[in-house]
Amino acid sequence: MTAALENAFGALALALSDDIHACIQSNGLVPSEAEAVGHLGHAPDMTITHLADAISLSHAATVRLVARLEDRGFIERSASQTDGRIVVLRLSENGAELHASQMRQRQEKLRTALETLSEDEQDMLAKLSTKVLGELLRDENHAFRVCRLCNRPVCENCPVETEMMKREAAQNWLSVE
Amino acid sequence: MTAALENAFGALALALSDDIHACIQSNGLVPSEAEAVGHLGHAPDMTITHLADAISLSHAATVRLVARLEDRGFIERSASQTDGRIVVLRLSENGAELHASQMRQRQEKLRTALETLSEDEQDMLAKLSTKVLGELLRDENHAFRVCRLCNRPVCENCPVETEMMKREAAQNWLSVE
DNA sequence: TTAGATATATGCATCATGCATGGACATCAA
DNA sequence: TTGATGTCCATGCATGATGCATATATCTAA
Repeated sequence: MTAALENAFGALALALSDDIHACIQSNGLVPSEAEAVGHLGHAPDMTITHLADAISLSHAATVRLVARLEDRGFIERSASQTDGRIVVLRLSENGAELHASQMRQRQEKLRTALETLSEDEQDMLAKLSTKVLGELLRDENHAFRVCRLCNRPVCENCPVETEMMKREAAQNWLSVE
Repeated sequence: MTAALENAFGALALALSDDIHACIQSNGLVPSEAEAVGHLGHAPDMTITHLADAISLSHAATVRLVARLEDRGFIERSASQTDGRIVVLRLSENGAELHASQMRQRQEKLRTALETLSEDEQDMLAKLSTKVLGELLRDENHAFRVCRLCNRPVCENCPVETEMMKREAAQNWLSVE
């Protein structure tokens, strides 16, 4: 039983991930570019170093990636007011539109996949997903990356956020002792 | 509620897919190479054209990919007995070992993620996953690709197989009319 | 036998990437 | 203030996976 569940669940995750990645790349962006847009949509004013960390790319590669996205008019670079070394990144208007489109397509894909379930089944799946997801998170950076393609504005009671707050609270308790 | 489920489930799929891909690339293989090994582990005697189709790569790129894997001793190429144009691909002993290792790591990753659920919850998740997965399959080729990283020998009552058989049966009924 | 289809292979250009390095700026200590 | 060290961004260079166009070998059907 267990092995069969593992395979089925793994296959499902793979299938969904394939479809989602296909969505977000449907605008002529390579995966790393699409993910950068995802991150910048959620966390504007990132630096190149932070972005490099978030998308698991070398700094140099991220510099070029940013240059490409800037050339295509999706992001804007500006100098930091407080630190002359830092370049602040932000989605342009076109970039924000692209990001919204990415999230819309992803949401639609997921909706289609999940609408075969009844209301009760959806509730159950939400509960189970939340539980598994919570256990899967390694640290704050990982949590941030896992949410990189989410549609955050509509994510009520985000399980990732909840889990991280729970841990932070536990951490605070520990440090008080 | 629905939107939150969509996000949580999408994030979970992404997190698992990330981890699984990290597993299968932990042997110095690029993603396409790792997937080729996965396919050949399940379906020996594929041709280059079939493999190219399975991993969504151009024929030319697949020729080079196969050459790389052959150089590294993971696959063997042999001429077809019946068709002089065809190159038959098969995992070498080392390749089979690599494939087994990939599946082991993936299985372990999934097991860890799912062991936080109770027995009942696992049964429920298996049922829901199967239902969603069945709806997600587009055609036979897609089904084949979705299973590309599965540990097939231990996949009892494979939901993908079941779904495709169901469809084939339906197809036969139609053609009889 | 010949024309067209199919399967593999190769020359060439492109492009994302990593490594090594350089340059600008910040921070801290003397 | 100055100098040392660390941080952040940028760039030259090489690598490697990929696609397109094309060549070669083989099969199939007329």
